[in-house]
Amino acid sequence: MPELLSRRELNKAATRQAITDAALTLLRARGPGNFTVEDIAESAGVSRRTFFNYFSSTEAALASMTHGFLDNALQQFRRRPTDEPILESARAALMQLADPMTVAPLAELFTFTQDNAVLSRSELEAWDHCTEEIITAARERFAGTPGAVVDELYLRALAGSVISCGKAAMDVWFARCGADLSPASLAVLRQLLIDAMGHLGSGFGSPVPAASPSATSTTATTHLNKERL
Amino acid sequence: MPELLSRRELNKAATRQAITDAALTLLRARGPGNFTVEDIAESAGVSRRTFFNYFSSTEAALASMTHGFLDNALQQFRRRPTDEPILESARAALMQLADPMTVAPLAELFTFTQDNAVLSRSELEAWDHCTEEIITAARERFAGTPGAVVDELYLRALAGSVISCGKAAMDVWFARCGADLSPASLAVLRQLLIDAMGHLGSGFGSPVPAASPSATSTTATTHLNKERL
DNA sequence: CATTAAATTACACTACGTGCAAGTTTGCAC
DNA sequence: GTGCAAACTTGCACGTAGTGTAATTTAATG
Repeated sequence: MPELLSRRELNKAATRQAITDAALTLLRARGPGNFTVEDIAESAGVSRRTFFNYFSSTEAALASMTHGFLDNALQQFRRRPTDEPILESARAALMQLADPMTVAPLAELFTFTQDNAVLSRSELEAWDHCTEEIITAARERFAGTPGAVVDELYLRALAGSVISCGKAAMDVWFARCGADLSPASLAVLRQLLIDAMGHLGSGFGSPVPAASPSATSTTATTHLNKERL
Repeated sequence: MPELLSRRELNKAATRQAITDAALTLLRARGPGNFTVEDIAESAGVSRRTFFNYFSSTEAALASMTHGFLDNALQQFRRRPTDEPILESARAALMQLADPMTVAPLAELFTFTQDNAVLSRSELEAWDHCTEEIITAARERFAGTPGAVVDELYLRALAGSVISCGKAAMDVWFARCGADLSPASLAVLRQLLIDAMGHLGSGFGSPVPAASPSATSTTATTHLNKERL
């Protein structure tokens, strides 16, 4: 009975999971900054030292969720057809994120990140890490078409902007809907992502998104105009 | 003889300066991570405790330079005419950064930031902080025209993208020219900033920038195509 | 079962960041 | 100047973060 994962790997995965679970539980119970690495380790049933064998800090443990979230987006991007306009690929990839299972952990993290400097710092790092990976993915994509010379500036400016738009959409969404994961709320997020990418695709010509076939766009945007962030 | 700054404020400014100077000197001498807060304090002639009265960490002390750099850009943005297209204002503001005095400290920091996780982390924070301030500035700008409703998504997506483009230009510039501050090198940076904003303004339609009146654009971009970052 | 490699653990040590209670300097009024 | 109050600096102590190391436990292999 040759299992796919050895017992070693299973144990490691379990330990890792136990640590992140414990961290999240403590975050929920006591709020950010009100618990130590030792608390997490004890709660996870491992030693303090073992914690550091898995994560370099409390924030890193929590940010692993954001990484999972963003890795998902990256995966979506990579499996888009190569001949598709790159902005459309990005849009499609971001769209997959407006999924209950996917955003749930991130939405909860947002609740605590809002008023905590240390946490938002590692969130920033996660988004930046994702940007670098998108740059790599996009570079490979363009390199695929033979003879084409890849413009690093174009790549980096594009990837950074796409991520910024995704981030902007999530920020506005969270300010608007909080951690609400209802279908209606997710529809808002989806529309925000579409609108943000629309702005990007049209060169931010006007605050009012260009007339699109979908009537929902204008409506959703109008609602959000009243928002204070 | 009523001085503009009281002795107290002068002393504080001097202490602050002494600390950042000491930090930079040590960074140059020993490289990132190879000196402690105590080293900086001693070198600046203050106590360890006083250091923490000014900065919350070594990185914060070094990042104060980046903050100065970005605050400069923000100032430039704010003093642009209100009726100017916002992307043009952003372009003009970024352009001011390609100035020897202004980029010098940042360029040097880049040298160390490249291969150091802790440093780049606080750099990220500085850029993010600047993004938030641009959002505020842009919001006030739009709120100036009465009756206009401000679209938070547009604001945040735009500000984030502009900053990303500025960052992309600086990254490529540094990869291309290192810490070179010669007129030729700065001209490259200026052109990169223009090109990046050009990509943004045209919705990233094509890796090759739209035909522009300036012939330099295409040339500079072509050179950079060979770049590996 | 024995051997080997990997993972966990305890321990020690340096450095970080902060609260607190001194001491010192500056500003201001008299 | 003298005195006083507020601001700034300093030393000390304390808890926590993160890392090196060596010993111990656990899993895989033959």
